[in-house]
Amino acid sequence: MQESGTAGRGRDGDLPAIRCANCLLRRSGLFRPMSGKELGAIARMKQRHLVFAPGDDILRCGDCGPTFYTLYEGWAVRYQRLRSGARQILDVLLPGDWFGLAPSLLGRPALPVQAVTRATCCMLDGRQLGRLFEDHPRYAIALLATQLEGERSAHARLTMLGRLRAEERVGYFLAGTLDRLQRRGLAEATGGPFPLRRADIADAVGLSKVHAMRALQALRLKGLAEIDRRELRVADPVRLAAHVGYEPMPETGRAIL
Amino acid sequence: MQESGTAGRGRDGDLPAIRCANCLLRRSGLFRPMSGKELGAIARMKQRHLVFAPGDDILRCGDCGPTFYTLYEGWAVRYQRLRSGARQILDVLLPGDWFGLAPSLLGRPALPVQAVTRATCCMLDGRQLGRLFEDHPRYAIALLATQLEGERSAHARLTMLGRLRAEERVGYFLAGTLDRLQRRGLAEATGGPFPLRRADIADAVGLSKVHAMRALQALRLKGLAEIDRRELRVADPVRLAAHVGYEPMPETGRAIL
DNA sequence: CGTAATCTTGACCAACGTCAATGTTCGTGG
DNA sequence: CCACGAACATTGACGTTGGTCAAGATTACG
Repeated sequence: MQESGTAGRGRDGDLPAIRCANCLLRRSGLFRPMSGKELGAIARMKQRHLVFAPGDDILRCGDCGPTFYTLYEGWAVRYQRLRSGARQILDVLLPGDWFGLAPSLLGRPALPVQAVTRATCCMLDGRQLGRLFEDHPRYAIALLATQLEGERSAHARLTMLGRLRAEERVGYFLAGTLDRLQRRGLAEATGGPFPLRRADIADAVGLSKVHAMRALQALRLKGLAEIDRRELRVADPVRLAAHVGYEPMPETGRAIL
Repeated sequence: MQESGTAGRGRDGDLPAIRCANCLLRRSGLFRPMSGKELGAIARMKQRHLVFAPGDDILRCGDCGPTFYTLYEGWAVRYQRLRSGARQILDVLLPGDWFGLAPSLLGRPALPVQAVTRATCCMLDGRQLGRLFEDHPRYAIALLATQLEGERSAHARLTMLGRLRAEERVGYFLAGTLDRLQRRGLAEATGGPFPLRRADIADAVGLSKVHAMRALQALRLKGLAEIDRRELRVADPVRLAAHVGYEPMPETGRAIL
């Protein structure tokens, strides 16, 4: 298998087995419905289906090819690394999230993305985006709306980092992530799989690992949230939300790519 | 002058004097060029031109009318307030920035926006957005690209809040803001007008007012940056950028609305 | 079963927030 | 033009939060 330049790490998955026509994400009903024509256009953009092991780079810092991605299975994180070596996790990507559009649309390097669990994703041809939007303006609007929703939640995280203390930050992050998991059918209201490490949590909420631990323990002692062996448990989500000031954002059917 | 519900605070400006056709922003050449037809469509969307005094709410928390705005003159801040009363400034809005799209596109309340200086802005009819994008898909793509750029800089601010210390945060914020001012022809490389108060800076970088002051003083003592009577001066922007780890993002012609 | 990664905890130190007092700027009315 | 008051800026002292270092326990994995 020959890699073409910067993009395309990850082994090829069983492409024939995962066609857009029977994409489980699309058929789940959790995302914006797609017309037949739209589906056809997307199917023509799909180039490969890639498989990544935990810890693999899905997108490397500076990757700038004319492709972008949709996460199909597994968890990933988008992050940024500083000169000092410190890392800030910008968001947790779940199945259905797309990323790496900046190179295609802006000719600008994308931020790195790393697989947390085993993950697979669709690799799509960014050069066809212009055509897609011209043929399906509704799709463009839906993507813009989804992107706007993304901005809103980035703003919520900004507020969390700027104005909450350690315990609230961690609780907020857990509550928000659990909410997203639940909405995508990946968790119950009171808990679900949680493959992030302590260091990942710390890098997401802007704390040192040790202090994030202390916050986590405080939440555990209060019976608000607990992570044990890659499982998150939140006995009373409402109480947790109240404790840390989390309020769920109504989410419309995300546009999927 | 009768206000219609939630939107439309601010007095009406001289509407006849500021038509889209001779909009100074558009004609400055600093933004994405617009075709005649696009311009016509925008002109038809423009409902009013509003004037705000310093401190006025341009958009109130929860406003949800089918209108959105383009800042035409002056500075504004978009922010979020917590239960505790604390405020986080999410971004500084400069002439040419648009905001308040969420209600129109998502039917979701927008985040509040407040004028910092005297400010004027265009009030546009969000119900015509669908039509605009269908007639001008290129425009939709450009907006999506601009929005993507906005996400990128939100991510940069996220990293700043999560992983930099006080002095770096303030320096980063000043460097980034000066850069934006300069790109819009509102400042020189070594300084320009800076109407934000100390408390605003603190709320933007996630520090207490007192501690933000200390950071500011540290920068001043090192000869890196100084704010005096609403004027920012940065003797050596390159040195400041190096000191705080700021790197300017290449910006393509922003789409304007 | 052994090794490496991760988790957990304690002790200590630096960064940041709070309180409070004083100086300065800015707008207003005389 | 000056006087006045209110908002804003500045600084010091001190308490709290969070970071760093380091050691030991637990888990994951070959």
